[in-house]
Amino acid sequence: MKAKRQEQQARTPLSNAEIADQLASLAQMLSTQKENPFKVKAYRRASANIRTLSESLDELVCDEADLTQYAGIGEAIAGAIREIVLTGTLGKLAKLRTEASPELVDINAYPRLDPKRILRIYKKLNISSINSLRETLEDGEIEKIFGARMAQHVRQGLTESHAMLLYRADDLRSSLEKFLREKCQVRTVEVVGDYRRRVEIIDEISFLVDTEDFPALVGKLERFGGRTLLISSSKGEALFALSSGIRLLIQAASRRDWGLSLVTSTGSKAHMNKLLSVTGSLTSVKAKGPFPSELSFYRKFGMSFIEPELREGHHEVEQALHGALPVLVSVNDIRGELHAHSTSSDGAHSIEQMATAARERGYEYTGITDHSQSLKIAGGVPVDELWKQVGFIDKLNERLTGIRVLKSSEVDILADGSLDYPDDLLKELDYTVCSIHSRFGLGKKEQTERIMRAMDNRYFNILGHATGRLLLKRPGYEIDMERIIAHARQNGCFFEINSSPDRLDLSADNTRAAAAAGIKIAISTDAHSMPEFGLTRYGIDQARRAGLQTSDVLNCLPWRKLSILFRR
DNA sequence: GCCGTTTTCGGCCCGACTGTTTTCAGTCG
Repeated sequence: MKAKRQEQQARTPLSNAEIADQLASLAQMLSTQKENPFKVKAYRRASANIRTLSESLDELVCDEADLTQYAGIGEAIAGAIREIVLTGTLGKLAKLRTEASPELVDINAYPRLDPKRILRIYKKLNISSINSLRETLEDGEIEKIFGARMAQHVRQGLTESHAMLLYRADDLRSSLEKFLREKCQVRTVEVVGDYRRRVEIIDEISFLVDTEDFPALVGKLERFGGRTLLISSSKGEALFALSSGIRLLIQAASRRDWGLSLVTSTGSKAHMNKLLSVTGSLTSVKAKGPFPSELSFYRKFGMSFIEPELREGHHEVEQALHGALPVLVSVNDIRGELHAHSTSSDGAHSIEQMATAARERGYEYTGITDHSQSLKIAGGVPVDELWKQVGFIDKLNERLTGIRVLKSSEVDILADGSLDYPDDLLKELDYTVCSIHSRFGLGKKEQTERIMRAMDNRYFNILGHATGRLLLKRPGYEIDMERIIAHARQNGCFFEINSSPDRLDLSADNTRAAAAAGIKIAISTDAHSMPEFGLTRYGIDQARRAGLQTSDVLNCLPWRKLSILFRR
């Protein structure tokens, strides 16, 4: 072991990212063969898992540690990792590369690209290199010919830094904070930037630290996850490229001006411009210090405290000056759930189990919104079954105490704008969530009018995940949000913020627009199991970014009042 | 290739619909 240690010290240790890249490249190469797709998936999963480790795989290998302790790594992949660390290459990958076409080898430098799709583009556009691919992407040619989804795939595949969903950054934040506290001995650390504002996609995670020895801290961070690339550093600020693909910004701050530093490192650019136009330049602000807390800063300039989620440069600075900031909705204000699935369609738990879980969260009610008949893949509930479910829930409510189960459905909006159940059945439900799950490819005008027609049905209450987007995966279908908001307002329809962290749909901006039109919003989890009620936190984040107060939120109302709003 | 209250093999969700890149693979939850 000692020999290996010495050997390791003689060379530059591999970063977890470099190891993960090799595994991802192998997965990509295997995917072009007639290889078991689950094997491909296993390599991809292992690669992704490795990127989030704070320990150094290189060190672990040299210490002969058991790598199979980590999720997604078994004997075979542990062997591959050992080979990469000890020899610098992966034989299997090298062999596949020598056998592959030059185009494929070229593509293999970008393991996140799907070779099949890229080769299709090559053929159609008569190109054969990544450079040409990049050019056609930038020309907008790929989007024009293959659509927005393909363009997004190529763009993500060619980009070095992978953005990260907020909920995944939550885990990373904890492990980085732990590392900073325990390994770097910082006195204080606080997360700031986009993460603190709860932006749904994170490119850069940043922390404010109070430390005696900043250069030493930088040195230690360079060994986070084996080796972490230092992009730039200056006195009191360092920028790294993390293995997980996003950047890490560390800024040092003094106790004396900790509050001011929190303010400057949290606000968006637009927010800071507006703020400094009120306070004067940063230099002149500093002269008026000290500002040990954010509150001391806001007080000094006659402002009330601006919640981080609001610091986007809308109207929050003016509102803070006039004491007119909204009192933002919070998780504890939620009185019930309006979008949840059960085993009747594609959920993991029974109606009764979901009801119990809702009660344990302190809710007064939960809707059960299983999928409607057309959505076969998700076990859509046939008409006669939903009739039975209506009767079942009535009986269940007689039996249950402390929670009311609402009879509902996530009703598909069919291609022609009709709803997926007959009116005489919809009439029996307490309310409906109506969503699009098919024909995403319709044009903007058709899609908009499809939703508007659906809203003309008097049993339409809440529009589920309005745009159908999946963050970092799929752009939503195209709709004219302005027309839909106007139509919803006219017809007494509502929107939801779907809290599922890869949807967060409505976006904060659309939520803001809908609320400005006086439309109340449901903050819903779309839970498919009991623990998923906990996702409401992410919906609340977006609601707060949109400036929502409890009075803007449907499920902050008791059922008695809510039921009146649902009657049309 | 990984994993295990379905545990050492066999599953890893799945089934109908869509469409021109693709007549089968991609897509929807």
